Amino acid sequence: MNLKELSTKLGLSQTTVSRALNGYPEVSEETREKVRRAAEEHNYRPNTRARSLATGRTMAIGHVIPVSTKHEMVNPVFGDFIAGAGEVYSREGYDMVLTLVEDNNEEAAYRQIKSRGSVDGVVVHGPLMDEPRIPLLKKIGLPFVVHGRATNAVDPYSWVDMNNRRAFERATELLLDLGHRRIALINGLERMDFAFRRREGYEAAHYNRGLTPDPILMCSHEMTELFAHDTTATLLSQPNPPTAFLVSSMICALGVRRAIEERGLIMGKDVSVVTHDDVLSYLRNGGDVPIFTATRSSVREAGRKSAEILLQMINDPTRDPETVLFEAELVLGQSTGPALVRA
Amino acid sequence: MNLKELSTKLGLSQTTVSRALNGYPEVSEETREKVRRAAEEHNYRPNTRARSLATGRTMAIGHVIPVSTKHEMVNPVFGDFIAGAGEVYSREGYDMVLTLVEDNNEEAAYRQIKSRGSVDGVVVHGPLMDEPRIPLLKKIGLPFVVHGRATNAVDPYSWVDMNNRRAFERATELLLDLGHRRIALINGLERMDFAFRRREGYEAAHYNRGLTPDPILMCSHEMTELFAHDTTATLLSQPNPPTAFLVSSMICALGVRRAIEERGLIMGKDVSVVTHDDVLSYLRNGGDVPIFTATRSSVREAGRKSAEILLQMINDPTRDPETVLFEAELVLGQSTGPALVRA
DNA sequence: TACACCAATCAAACCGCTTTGGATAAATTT
DNA sequence: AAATTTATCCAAAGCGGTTTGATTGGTGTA
Repeated sequence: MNLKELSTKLGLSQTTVSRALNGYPEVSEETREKVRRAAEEHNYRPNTRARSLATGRTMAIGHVIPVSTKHEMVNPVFGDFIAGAGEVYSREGYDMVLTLVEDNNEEAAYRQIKSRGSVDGVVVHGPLMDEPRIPLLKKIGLPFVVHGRATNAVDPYSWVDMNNRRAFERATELLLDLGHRRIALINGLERMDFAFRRREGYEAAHYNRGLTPDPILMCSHEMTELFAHDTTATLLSQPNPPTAFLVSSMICALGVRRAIEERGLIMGKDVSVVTHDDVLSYLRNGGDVPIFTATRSSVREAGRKSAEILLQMINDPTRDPETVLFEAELVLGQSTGPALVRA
Repeated sequence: MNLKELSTKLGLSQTTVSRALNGYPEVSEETREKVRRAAEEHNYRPNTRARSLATGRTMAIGHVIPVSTKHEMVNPVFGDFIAGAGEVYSREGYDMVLTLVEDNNEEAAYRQIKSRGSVDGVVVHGPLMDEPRIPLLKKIGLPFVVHGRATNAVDPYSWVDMNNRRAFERATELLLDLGHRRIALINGLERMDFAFRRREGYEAAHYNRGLTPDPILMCSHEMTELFAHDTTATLLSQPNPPTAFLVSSMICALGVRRAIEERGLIMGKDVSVVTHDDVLSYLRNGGDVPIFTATRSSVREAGRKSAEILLQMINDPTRDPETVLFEAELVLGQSTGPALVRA
């Protein structure tokens, strides 16, 4: 059933039917009600493509997922972020279009998105420190909001991020307060902006107390359980092993714990662990009592917020860029305790 | 830059330019090359919406993600499945449209997808045993492929699934061979088809040996680390505890292991664990030596296959429904060992 | 030389919707 | 009574492509 059919069936013009359904005032309430009922009855929905061609608005938001050609990992955080954003989109009648882009031809991909005109705006995932996509999107004039930030970006742009630096500074301070002096950092890839900021926080906490972290203890990689496990195992077998671990994700924390327990050590007693917790739906950090002491910030909430900001920008292009910085909670769990005095 | 502009710039008609770019034979190679170069130079891309309006093909595939209103879990498997499907889509020039649908108004959602005409087909996720979406999609004539199956479906339809029953039957046989007689089943929600089949396999292995599984040991829930942990802890503290666990996901297996170790037991020695492993990119089952003995089947591969089948169906609607059944590998890891003789 | 045929190109219709710019009849002013 | 205004409704022009059905000039054939 399309507009034409519906309107002939009603004995009205397409114009009137269209206006009736879209709430324009120049149609009588009586006709509007009649039209509405007929539309309902025949299950009429305007064709998205035709409408967007006519209006110039696509009512769709693009999410561009960087897929590394080398390590083909999908960020586990992604599902929850999408779920948060999706809540907002479906409430506002937007579709969500996913595009997987290999990291070697991002520029072409974004240009294509713009010129094919299939979305009104995009959410940028996984920003690097030097993020070429930001000036690019600015240049080609596609509204966007970044989940995260790009440290070296110059012009203002919209973003939604967590205060990574502060979170990891606080976490490190906690461990230092507990007497730990050799704290390992199990971090993500440092070209990722968030990982860089986390290291900054970790280092700052040390420097603030006149301490210098041991570079040996700072590890950086794709955040898999396996990497975390293997790295932890290696570090623990060294002559002067760390007494605490600061970890960038729950998945990694599981790997750290596994390595700790394999060595017959007890987490929270022999070795302390603090992790960041994105509050993923399938990986809750324990029940009432958290398993891991953690810096906590919901990525789903970040998804919601990003979507809201982007839609606002699309509805009012004159708006200035908006930014949202979430502060992470620091929750105490069972994985931390005072540093043992070495025998 | 649109077709009109490009064609006037070239001094050709829109027809010729369009045909040149789309590889139609009735245009000279010379002109075609000229057009191609101009298009390249001006970074021309046909507008998706206009094209799809004209052709009737949208070049987009919908993925409808069921979001439970009660428990708002996002299936962690989803990211990898999407990544697999996305590979195929981007190779074939398709977009991927995500729609989150609350489980209470699915029918309306699918009807809307059809009548809005924004996708050429859909992938159905998370089929239940009685899956109303299958007859619905058939009725409204939207091509689809199901990731998984629906036991009670009557008409043929396309699906890509893993042999859940066989996998869990084999896993159970392995544990029985090792002498285990009290095997706990940590399963997903049993209205989900895959969970039902897995239980069937588990039970069949018992029955085939004249054994009857203890209903107390069969647990079913959303597959979170926490549920698995708590359930395992409870089971282990009972008078006649299980000596082995058959688990439906890696995430759950991590919870099971945690509970085992909290009790001071050693996995693979005191208690055996077999899990299903979806080969998620961020949660590999160990390196060369698997941590968990596992039934293994890549969900990313399932994503690829589903996408391929769906595109075939779209390209040739007369095709009969196609089905793909992956057999899971059974890999031996460190989490299984012979049942200890009870003192 | 006349005819058919082919290769290359184009004008115009169409996809399904929105929106501009009337048209008409009734209601209100002057 | 004529002139405006108002309330409804409509025809037609896009939006940016694809596709149908000519049109043209050049070749080959009888």
